[in-house]
Amino acid sequence: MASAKMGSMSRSEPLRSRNAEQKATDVLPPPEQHARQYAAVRSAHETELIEDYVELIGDLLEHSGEARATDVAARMGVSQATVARMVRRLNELGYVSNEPYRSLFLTEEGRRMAAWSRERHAIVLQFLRALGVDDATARIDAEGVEHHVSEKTLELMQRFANERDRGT
Amino acid sequence: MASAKMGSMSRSEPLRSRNAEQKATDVLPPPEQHARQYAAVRSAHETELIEDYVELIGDLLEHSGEARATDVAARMGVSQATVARMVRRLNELGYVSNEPYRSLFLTEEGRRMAAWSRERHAIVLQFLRALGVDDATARIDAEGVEHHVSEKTLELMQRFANERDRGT
DNA sequence: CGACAAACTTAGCGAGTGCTAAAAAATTTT
DNA sequence: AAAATTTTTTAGCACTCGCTAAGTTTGTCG
Ligand SMILES: [Mn+2]
Ligand SMILES: [Mn+2]
Ligand SMILES: [Mn+2]
Ligand SMILES: [Mn+2]
Repeated sequence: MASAKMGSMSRSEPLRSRNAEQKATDVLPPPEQHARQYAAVRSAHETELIEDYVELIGDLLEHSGEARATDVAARMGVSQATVARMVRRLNELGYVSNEPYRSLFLTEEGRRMAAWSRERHAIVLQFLRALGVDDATARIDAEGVEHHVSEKTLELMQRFANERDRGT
Repeated sequence: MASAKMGSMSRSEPLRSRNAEQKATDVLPPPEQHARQYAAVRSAHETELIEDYVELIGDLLEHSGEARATDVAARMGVSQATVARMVRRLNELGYVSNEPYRSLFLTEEGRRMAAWSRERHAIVLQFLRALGVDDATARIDAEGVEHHVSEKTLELMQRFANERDRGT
């Protein structure tokens, strides 16, 4: 194979066939495409924290039957004040339903987001472990990586993890 | 192989050997460890933008010989005012050296960061392509993922990409 | 019941990152 | 060299997400 779509090279191939380093940054993408890359990252960062809060609240509800702000704060590693403000925002966004001074619940929409985040998180984690990463490191990396992985990539990660688990 | 370092399991293995779903979230990590995961993500986010700016400036210097604020703005997809403020900050942090109204240069420290970021970025990108992700998607995912990948994971990604490139 | 502790809320500060609008400097064109 | 254009900087606004400090509410326990 050695070269998917030729056309730009009429005859004198540089001989060092292609990969062998390839630099990946031998040439910069056109400015607009480049900008779209960064825009995607900025966009992911807008929802990242929200997803983690919703996912965590869902996990707490599921595992301990109740999601209290203190526990969220402890697990997020932030102050209760920070959690309080975030909870208000999640409520306004329609993910959390709660009464003052009472513990937290997810709306239908919140439950949907929690389920999806949890699934995505699990796939990334299993993938990293299948790759050979130790558990503690995999958990840390997964927490950050999960928000930046497209569905296409996720699909491939899942396939890889599954194949690695049985024989192939 | 099936189990690298045993020792924690003296005899009564849970029989449903292990993987087979495993849920990954069957049980939550202890609060302090959980908090450390999120802390790592927050920490990564602090340097993320800085790394991308420095990497981009380095790339521009290398590819077009000059790094102008306009080009940085165009490629980042951000206003020139945003770039100007960020450049001042990068200067204060010791990554960029520049004169008013002149184009941008990297300090020794900045060059180190650019080189390392570029390398890490390239490995993640090559890895995603090796996994089977199409180029455009791989570029987008890599831009976000690169900042959340530990050295251990990076090492494994590189190995995977290399193996996939030749035979195995 | 009353007191004390724990949990939650609110107010206000600081840093970071986006924006627009307007001014200043540099560059290019005429 | 003057004018026009482009580039850079500055000022000021908005929003997010940390924090501490101070107040409210709730829950527990003697
Ligand atoms: Mn998560
Ligand atoms: Mn991120
Ligand atoms: Mn990068
Ligand atoms: Mn990046």
